[in-house]
Amino acid sequence: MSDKPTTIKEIAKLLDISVSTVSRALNDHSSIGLITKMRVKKMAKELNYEPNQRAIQFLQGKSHTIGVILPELAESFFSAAISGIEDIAYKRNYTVLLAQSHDDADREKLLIEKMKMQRVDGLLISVSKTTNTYEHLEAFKKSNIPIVFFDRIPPVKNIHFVASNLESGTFEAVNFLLKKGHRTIGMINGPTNLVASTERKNGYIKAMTSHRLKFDPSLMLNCDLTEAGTIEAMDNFLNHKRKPTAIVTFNDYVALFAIRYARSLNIEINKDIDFVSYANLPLINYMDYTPIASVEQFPYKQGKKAADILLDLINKPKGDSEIETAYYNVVVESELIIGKDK
Amino acid sequence: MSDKPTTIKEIAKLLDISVSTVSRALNDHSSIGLITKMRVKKMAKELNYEPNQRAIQFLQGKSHTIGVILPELAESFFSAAISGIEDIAYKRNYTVLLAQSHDDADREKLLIEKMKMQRVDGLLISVSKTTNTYEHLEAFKKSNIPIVFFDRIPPVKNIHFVASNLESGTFEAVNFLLKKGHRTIGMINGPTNLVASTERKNGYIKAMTSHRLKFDPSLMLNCDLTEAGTIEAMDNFLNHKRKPTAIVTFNDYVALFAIRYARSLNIEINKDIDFVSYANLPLINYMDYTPIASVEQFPYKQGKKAADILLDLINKPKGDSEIETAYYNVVVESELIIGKDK
DNA sequence: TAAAATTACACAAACGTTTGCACAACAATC
DNA sequence: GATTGTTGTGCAAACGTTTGTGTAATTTTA
Repeated sequence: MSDKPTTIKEIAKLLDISVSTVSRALNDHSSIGLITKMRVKKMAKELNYEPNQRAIQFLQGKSHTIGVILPELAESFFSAAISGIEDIAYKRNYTVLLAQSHDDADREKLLIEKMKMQRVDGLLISVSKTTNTYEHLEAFKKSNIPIVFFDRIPPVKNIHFVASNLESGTFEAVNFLLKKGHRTIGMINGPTNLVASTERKNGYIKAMTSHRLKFDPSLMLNCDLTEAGTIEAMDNFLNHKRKPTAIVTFNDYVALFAIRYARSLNIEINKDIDFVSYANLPLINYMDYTPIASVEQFPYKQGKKAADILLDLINKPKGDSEIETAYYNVVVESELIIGKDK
Repeated sequence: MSDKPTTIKEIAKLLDISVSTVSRALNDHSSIGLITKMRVKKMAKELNYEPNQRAIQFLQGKSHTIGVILPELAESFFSAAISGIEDIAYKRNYTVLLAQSHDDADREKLLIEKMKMQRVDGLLISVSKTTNTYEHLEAFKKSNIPIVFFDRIPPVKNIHFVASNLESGTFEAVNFLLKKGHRTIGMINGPTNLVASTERKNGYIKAMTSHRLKFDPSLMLNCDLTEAGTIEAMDNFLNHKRKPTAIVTFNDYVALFAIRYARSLNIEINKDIDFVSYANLPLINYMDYTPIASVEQFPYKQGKKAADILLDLINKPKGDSEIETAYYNVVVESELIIGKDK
């Protein structure tokens, strides 16, 4: 039946002592007598007293809350990430305010505004695909609230970020194929305007040149990542004068499309052609025809790392100008996972 | 360089007017002159003033925040749900405080406690598998904060909840198979202690009896949902005197295991045996050998619905005792999705 | 032209909690 | 027995904002 939550005042009045004494008693302050402490705590328990965090946060000017803005919560990469973020926040006694931008720059801007008004102690964000102005982010920085970028990093100087190194992952992947004896390795890459495509390309080239092989641009196709686009790329490869014996695909969806199409042409997967992909999808391991290896980006781990950095920034000793000007640029190495029994 | 955010006080001092005037001016109160309003708003903009929501929430005793506790954020069912929840919260101008229990009853209890201290205006929760005491939930109810249960509903009276009707979905699924001519339909069900297993069973039986067929208990196997358990169940079916021509599986993972095993025995999927499953996994549509139909539970829609109900409860007119005693028990109908080109 | 109504603002309390400071009571020290 | 030290408690300010009430100055009404 208790309508309003119990306050410290009520306890004070009932025990006929001052609120400050009650406050100190509950916080085990040394200057409060043992008897009083006991009395206060007993009464607090009886009345189901629970400190009003909003009041405390307001008073202390700290919300003990981090804001998290992600493009799409239903995407497995981001849901794994938020899981990691929440785990760290929980561990370090912070609270998570969550929002999704749906890859809409306007909504994102609004959300950032809201987070600021909510006085979050820090912000963790993976910017939307459509974001192309960055003033609101700069404004956020000016407000002295730490901000850590995650996975999708805006092209801005002097920021903290956590991202995966797709270049090294791709390098490993192509290297793996080269060591297996492949010499003609095709890549179905993404659109050229994505940083992710460039990183994959660079990793590919590095691996080839490290084996003293020349980079053949005709073996790297840019694809819109749709099924139709994938089939087109596959046709291109299959009719190529240098028909690839192995193919690296931009992501698991592309791998699926490619494998499905190849099978329809009676090509034996991982025999006629080896496939390697990037692990975006948790299910892929359960499937019949899967890539022989996969570049894992560890979104859960990345989320944890980003949250840890953000909380470190929040709790860093103030006024240390040396630290103030240092930026975390953490690259989580991606790793080539070679399928079991393959 | 602005260290602390601008306050209403500073604006007041700079303009040499009172804080109340500033507050009213910013809120377009009628009793403030036009000139003053303009001056205040201009100054507010110049100083990048943003109202301190924490202060307002504290003052008004409302946090405009809903707490969401889910077992596992990385699970696609829940990540789809949280996406729906966030969308509704955003639309209705609420903020989402997110936490995951990892199916740990103790952690869940602690999180509920925290949510209460954070003074969330309402709580949306899918209880953990290990939760078996419900006093903390009752305590939450007593605090007059509305609470809506989602998907995993505790066995408690007088609660609001949103869940999917697996019975009707299963009924539809089995009915679909019956209409296709199947008469021997096997079911790989889950453990008997799950409500979800019972619902599936009931739907199965209903469909059979509605076709004047007797329920054969030997065609319904309980399985621990692992790959080994699934294979065991499949062996059982394949050696059964009434070998099923169609099989309903508890979830997509079980379907995958079963289909993979069947294929290894050169059984033609959806020809020798038709499979029907439940849509937990987004990827299933992209696969080669998939169930011919799937019971969709619409987690995104369910999340939206649950959030809408919670916000309705939060904003319902007070003191209306008739409404106070009414409980939302919303069952979102699951739906049989029949695979394309099948 | 005096009374009434309107306009435009200021004052102060309130929300729940923490915390610096003051101060009383008592014990210990010289 | 005066001084210092210790222990336990209360007072009041502060955080940023909203809002009820008070009150001048101005305008309208009779």
